[in-house]
Formats: sequence, structure tokens, C-alpha cells
Amino acid sequence: MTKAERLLAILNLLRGRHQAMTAQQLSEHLDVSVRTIYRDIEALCRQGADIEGEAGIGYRLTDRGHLPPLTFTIDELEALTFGARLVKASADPTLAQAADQALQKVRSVLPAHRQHEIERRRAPMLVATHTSTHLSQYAAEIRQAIAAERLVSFGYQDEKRRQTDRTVQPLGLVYWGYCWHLVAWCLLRESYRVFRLERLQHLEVTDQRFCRPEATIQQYLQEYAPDARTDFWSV
DNA sequence: GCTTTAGGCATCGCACAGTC
DNA sequence: GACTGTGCGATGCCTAAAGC
Repeated sequence: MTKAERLLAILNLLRGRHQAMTAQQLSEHLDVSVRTIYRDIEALCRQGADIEGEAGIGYRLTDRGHLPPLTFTIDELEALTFGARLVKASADPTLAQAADQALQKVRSVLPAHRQHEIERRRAPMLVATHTSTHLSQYAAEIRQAIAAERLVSFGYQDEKRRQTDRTVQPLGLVYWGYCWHLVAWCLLRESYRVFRLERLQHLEVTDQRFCRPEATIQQYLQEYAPDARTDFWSV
């Protein structure tokens, strides 16, 4: 390990913890002497790192020193870019805008050769989804309802064109089969139900708070889709 | 008193220039 | 090209100072 690599490793070790790390702990992590760690810390401070050292406590990064990790591999960048474009193309306007801004922030700190590589790889990756404006609006309102723990009401037309009025406890939004679905606890059926957003009508967020705290999307997935990739499914 | 930080000093390894 | 001397940076050991 070169000195430069070790300096970066020290920053990463301090960044990854909320508690201070002693020079002894750092030296064990990096397999060098304690004295070397002291010199490295000094070198980092000379270069502007905001590291506090205190006898009996150890070293820690101050709040100003908590720099974001900006080193991405090209695969990580590609994953981030693709994910953000997917969100931009299929999620509600608020999330779409947030995804776009996040992507711009990532790009702004990339070196030129990385930006060029991402642009080069971007061309073959097409995100061909379409979500209509009112469905995006529904998705945004449902997200807010979940965050505020409010029940939502809407008219629903099932696949056999039967019309019902529902009040549900929204649990999550799931995107599969090229369309958005609302996973919810249905007060009418007293059970978990999944609703396609395109079949919702007149969605309204009520003032009523959640009535079944034990009903969660994790519980739904455990009961109905135990093999589901929850990191992909849950929103 | 123990733990931790920090300074001084010696040693080692590497790069580079000079000489043969 | 091989060898040698020199300079510099990195490292480890020892020890003093400071905090709990």
C-alpha cells in the first residue's frame, strides 16, 4: 500500500464511523506503526483535512471534514446513471426531478475522462417507459400519504370492469409489468390488495391516520411473495 | 496510573548522479 | 553496464506531555 492509498484509507475509515478512532486502531487496520499514522494524520491536516485529535479519545473527522465519497468505478457510475434515468422515466415528477438533480451532482464532480466514458456508454441504454401525467400525480400523492401515514380513497375498476369505492392504508408503490401498482391494506376487503394505478379514479388523501400499524409492505411480501427481491420491490 | 498524542532520532529503501 | 556515494522520504523505537 502506497502512502497515498493509506491517506485515502484513513479518511475512509474515519468517515465511516461516528466515533473517534485511535491511532492504534488505525495502525492495526492499515498494518503500519502508530507513529506512521500520526505522520499521516499530520500530512492530511496539512492538505486541508479537518481531523480532530484528542488525547484519550482518538481521531475523528469534524462535520466540515465529512466529505462525500466521490470515487466511483465505471460500473457503479453506469448503475447510478441507469437507475436515475429509470426513475426519471417512470416515477412521479418530484422523484424524476430529484433523480435528475442527483445525477447532475454526481456528474459535476467526475473527472473529464469519467464523464466521457459515461456518455459513451449511455447511448445503448434506452429507458422506454411511459407514465401518464395523472398516474405520476397519483404516485406522488400516494408517496406523500405513506409518509404522512394517511388513508387514501379512490374509485377502482377491476379487470372485469366492476366498480368499487375503496379506502386503503397505502403501504408501497411497486413498478412491475411496465406499470405502477399500489400495495395497500384494503378496509373494504379487510386484506392486502394490489391496485393498478391506471385503474384508479378520483384518488384522494384523507385526514384519517393509518388504522393497522401491523400491516406493512414487508408483511405483505412475506405472506404473498416470500421470494421477492425486496430491495427491488419496496418503494 | 493508564492511555493516547506527538517530537526526536536512527534506520531502511529507493532514486539519481557520478565514476570506472 | 556495473558499482558507489549521496540525498530524501518513509518508517519504527523511545520518550515526554497531556487528558481521563
